[in-house]
This record gives sequence, C-alpha cells and structure tokens, in this order.
Amino acid sequence: MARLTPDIIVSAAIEVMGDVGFEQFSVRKLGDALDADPTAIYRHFRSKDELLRAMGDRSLAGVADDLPTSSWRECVRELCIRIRTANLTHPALASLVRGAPPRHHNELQITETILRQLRDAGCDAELAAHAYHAVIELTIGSAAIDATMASMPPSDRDATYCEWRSDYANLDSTVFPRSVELASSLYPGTADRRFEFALDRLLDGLAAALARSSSTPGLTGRPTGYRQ
Amino acid sequence: MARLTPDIIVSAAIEVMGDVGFEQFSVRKLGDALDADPTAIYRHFRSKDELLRAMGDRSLAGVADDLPTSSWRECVRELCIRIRTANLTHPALASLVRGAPPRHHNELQITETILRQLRDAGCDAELAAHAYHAVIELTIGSAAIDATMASMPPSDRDATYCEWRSDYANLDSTVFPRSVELASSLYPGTADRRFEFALDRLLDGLAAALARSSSTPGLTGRPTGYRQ
DNA sequence: GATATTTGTCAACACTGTTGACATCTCAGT
DNA sequence: ACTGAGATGTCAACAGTGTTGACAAATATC
Repeated sequence: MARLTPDIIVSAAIEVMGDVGFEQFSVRKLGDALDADPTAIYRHFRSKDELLRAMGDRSLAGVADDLPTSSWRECVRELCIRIRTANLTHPALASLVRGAPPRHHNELQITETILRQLRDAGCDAELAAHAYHAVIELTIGSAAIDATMASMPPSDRDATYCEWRSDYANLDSTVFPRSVELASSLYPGTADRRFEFALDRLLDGLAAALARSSSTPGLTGRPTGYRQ
Repeated sequence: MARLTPDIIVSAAIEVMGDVGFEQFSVRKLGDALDADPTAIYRHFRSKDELLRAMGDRSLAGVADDLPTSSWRECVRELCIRIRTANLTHPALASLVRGAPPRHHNELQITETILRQLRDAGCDAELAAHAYHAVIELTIGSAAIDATMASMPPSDRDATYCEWRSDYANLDSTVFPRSVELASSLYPGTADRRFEFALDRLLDGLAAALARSSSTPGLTGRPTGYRQ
C-alpha cells in the first residue's frame, strides 16, 4: 500500500507526461508509475482536470523569482518568457488554456507581479488590467500554439518547419502569390524568437499607451494619481 | 443507407458540436445525428483530428471577404477580429490550437491576405513574416483562452467573471496587495474588448517597427525594395 | 485500545477512437 | 443491360479512457 500525497502524485504525473506526452497521459499510466491503483489518485484530486491544473502550477514554480528590477518592461518581458518556457517544457500547461483564471499559488504570484510592475510604472487601474490581460493572452496563447512543436526532438522540428515552407512554396502562385513569395521567410528562426518579437512589439504598444495616458490623463484612461 | 459526403458530415458535426460542446463531441454522437453508423465517417476522414480541422476551416468561410481597404492596419485588424469571432462561435477551432500550419483553403486565404497587406505596406520579407506570426499567435491564442467562457450563456458568464473578481478581492492583501486592489478592474468589459485592446497595442508596435525599418533600412530589417 | 476518518484496492460502468470483415450500393466498360 | 470493380455503409469488436461505489486496510483521535 503506497502512501500518496498530492506532491508525490504531481511529481510522478509530470514525469509520466514527459515520457508519454500530453495526449497519451492517462490516470492508469500514472497509477502504474506510482505502483498504486489508478483510482487512488481520486482520493487527492477531484478529477483529472484538477490534477492537470496542479501540474501546471507546479511547473511554474520559481518563475517569478529574481526578476530584473531595471524597468517594468524588462521585468514583465522576462517573466513572460519564463512562463512560456515553463509551458513548453511541461506541455501539461497547454491544457491550462481553458478559460479558468489563476487560482494556484504560482499563478497568483504571476498576476501580482505583473500588476505591481504596471501600477508602479504609472498605469491607472484600467490600463493595468488591460495590459495584464494583453501580455498574458499573448504568452499563454503562443505557448499553446507552439507546445506540440516544442514536444518533438529538434531534428524532427526543423524537418517539419522545412516541410511547411515547401508546402507554401508549392502553392498555386496565381492564387497565393505572397504566400509563395514569402514561403522561405515563414516560420523564421526559432519559435522562441518569434514569440519575443511579438512580445516586444506588444510591449512597445503598451509603453506608448502608458506614455500617452500619463501625459494627457483622461484620454486613454483615467488620471494616474492612484493613491487608493 | 444514408449517403454521406464530407460537406454533409462537417455541417452535421458543427451542429452537434454546438449542441453538446467540444468536450462531449464524439464520433458516435455525430453518427446518431447523421442517422448513419458512426464508423461511416472514417470513409471520408482519416481520423477525428482530420474532421476537426475540416470543421475549423469551414467555420472560417468568408472570413477574408470584403475586408476594409482603407489601410493595412484596418484590414488586418478586422480580419483578426473576424477570425476570433469565428473561433468563439464554433469552439471546434479551439482545437485547432495544435501546432499545425494552415493547409485548408480558408486558412491559406487568411495567411495570404495578411502577408499581402504587410508587403504592400512596405514590410520586407522578414518583418512581414514576423508580424504575421505575431498577430496570428495573439488572435488564435486569445480565442483559445476565451473559448470556454464564450461557450456559456451570457448570464452565467457575467456571474463567473463576478465570482473571479471576488476571489481576487478576498485574497490575502499582505501577500497579493495589487491583485486585491485591482480585483474590480480585472476582466474588464467584454473579452472581445480586451482582445481588441491587446490587438491594437500590438498593431501600434508593429506600425512603429515598420516606420523604423523604412526610415533606417538595415537596422530593424532589410531594405524595403523588394521587387523580387 | 476502541472508534472514526482517511486512504488504497478492486470490479465495474459508460464511454471513447479506431479497425477489419462483410454487405451493399454506384458506376464505368462492354 | 450485364458484369466486375471500387467506393461506401454496417456490424462486432478491441483496446483504451475517466470515474464511481463497495469494501478493506491503514492511520489518526479520543
């Protein structure tokens, strides 16, 4: 009779998920890995979904530690990149792309960090909330999209990208001229770099909005004096 | 013996999916709706995955028609909003958030449209490709995140948002001061508006990058002369 | 040490996607 | 119009899934 705890289960679950992949991950396989009856897991988690959420939060451990303090941009940027990395190393989190808000500790820590940075930078409540949602949606969404690719070995991945490019190149160039023309430029660099580009442009836009709102309060948002 | 075609199957599948939701959608239920044996579907689609992709593409029909011609920004913006709407009305597409590139007709049309707009606006190949990936990742990702919420009736949805806000408000304010402070501002307006804000800020950033690259070619990207 | 609660085990239910064998239908070639 | 061939619908079955309820063993509480 093996003694189980949520922590032990989550650790084993993450390992199993790493071995067999998200699609093949099942409660029964987890039971085997734990040398316990699969249904014992239901004494610690109400459902597989709840377990997945816990796995997701676990993989975010430490993601908000020791962030750069130079500027809100650098801090938020680094945090988003770390969230993405965590998501991609542990594809469990891909399943976190289900409309639920952060409830677990690490998730809450992320929210708190971003909101604090934005507020301290001078965002009013409305802009801070909007900006928070914006960076999170891009980060989580991008990670979800890239998760399947990230879970394959680098060689396969490059081969797949290559294949996709040649698919585009072989399209009918009278119907899809730009796609054909730009085929070799698509899926440029690594997925990480593409994400960083998108994130940087979004942060550019947010910084501009912040600058606008603090110079002409009331136009883009409410005044920045926010002492309560 | 009912006569099936891919079109008929996809139509019925979208209806069934609308009724029972993504999670509960199954080949057997689709068979019932078609008054045919469930396995007959496998004569027209290699797998359930392939069917889901086809459903996704179907729901994107017409999404690239009659777009505004005033500017590349307006065009791309409107297109992204339509993609999102299509995604949310037919949550089938939420499943499209699997690392595969566009292959179906409507998907290709979207890629072509965005690339054309960016190229015509003066983006070089590299910037166009990056910008394309950026807006698509935000759009698809955001839709995937909001899909579950969008699939519930508006009253439930508002109730859920309200509940989330009060969850934040009830956090320990010594540990999560900003989250508590901003609780009432979180999940502001509709999810659509939040997306539009994020998209607009990203487009701001992309427009700035484009302006930079055309004034000082070679810094952000290659020169803009791209006749072949 | 007896009692109550938690936790692991087992069998089972109601599903799922998918396959192979068989039957039936549609249609081209004569 | 007949025939053979290929496409398509049907059926039974496989291997797997998440989850539940009844029972037993372990642990904690008094």
